[in-house]
Amino acid sequence: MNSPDAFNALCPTRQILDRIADKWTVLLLGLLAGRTMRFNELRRGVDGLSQKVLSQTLKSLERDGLVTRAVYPTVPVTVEYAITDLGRTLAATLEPLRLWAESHMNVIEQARADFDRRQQAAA
Amino acid sequence: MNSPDAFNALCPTRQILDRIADKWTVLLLGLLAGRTMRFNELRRGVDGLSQKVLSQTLKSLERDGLVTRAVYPTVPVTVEYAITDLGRTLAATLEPLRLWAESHMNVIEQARADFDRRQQAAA
DNA sequence: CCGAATCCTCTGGGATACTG
DNA sequence: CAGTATCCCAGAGGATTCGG
Repeated sequence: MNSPDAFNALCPTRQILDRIADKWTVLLLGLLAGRTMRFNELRRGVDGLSQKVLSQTLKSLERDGLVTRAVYPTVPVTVEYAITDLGRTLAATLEPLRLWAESHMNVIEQARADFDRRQQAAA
Repeated sequence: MNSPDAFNALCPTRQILDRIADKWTVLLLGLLAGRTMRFNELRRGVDGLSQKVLSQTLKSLERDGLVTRAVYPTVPVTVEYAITDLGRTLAATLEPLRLWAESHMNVIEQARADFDRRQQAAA
């Protein structure tokens, strides 16, 4: 068996990287790392995430063994999503990413402003 | 000033997260963290990355202050991309993500097979 | 060699409506 | 409440061509 290599387009790792390097995955696993949550709870927790995409993303996460889906036959039905042990290891890897974005927001915006000004000056 | 919050769609952090949580960013910064590289060198280094998308991604990375672009007036022209100090901090954050994908490839594929088999059984 | 520009395709994802 | 189904469109991105 050849070693996993994300730089190779044909390696399954590439596909996995594409899935997990996704803003919705980062945010959803960030929430679920805290506690088990219901569908609409997650929807409200992640602003701008449509119901369709939430549904798709959760199904992918469940398929990959990162979250579990539990249905309780109440009326109306209750569905709870919980993070798995595997998902928790990924969440731990993704959290620094969100924190980096939040802590470097100002630096990035400054860099963008500088870049745009230089472009403007060149034109 | 209100605190950065990636869960809020209107926060600039959201946009930044969207840009950095990207497979091409992960792979390109992973390469550039090792050494300065030229355009076609990067193109060859990341399999499946088209010239157009590479060009776009590099421009974004440069605008965000994560890489620098140096042009040398040789014939033909030489263009070198180097990671910045800021980019290096991000690369350090992204590397675990690529490693996670590579080291959990088998577990994920197993989970997917199990899931698909359960779906099949239910149908 | 390093791109910019053009064209064209395809699909991610929004809006809406309907079920169990 | 928690989805699935349908329609629809903007925009991502591949292929190709051209320029510095």
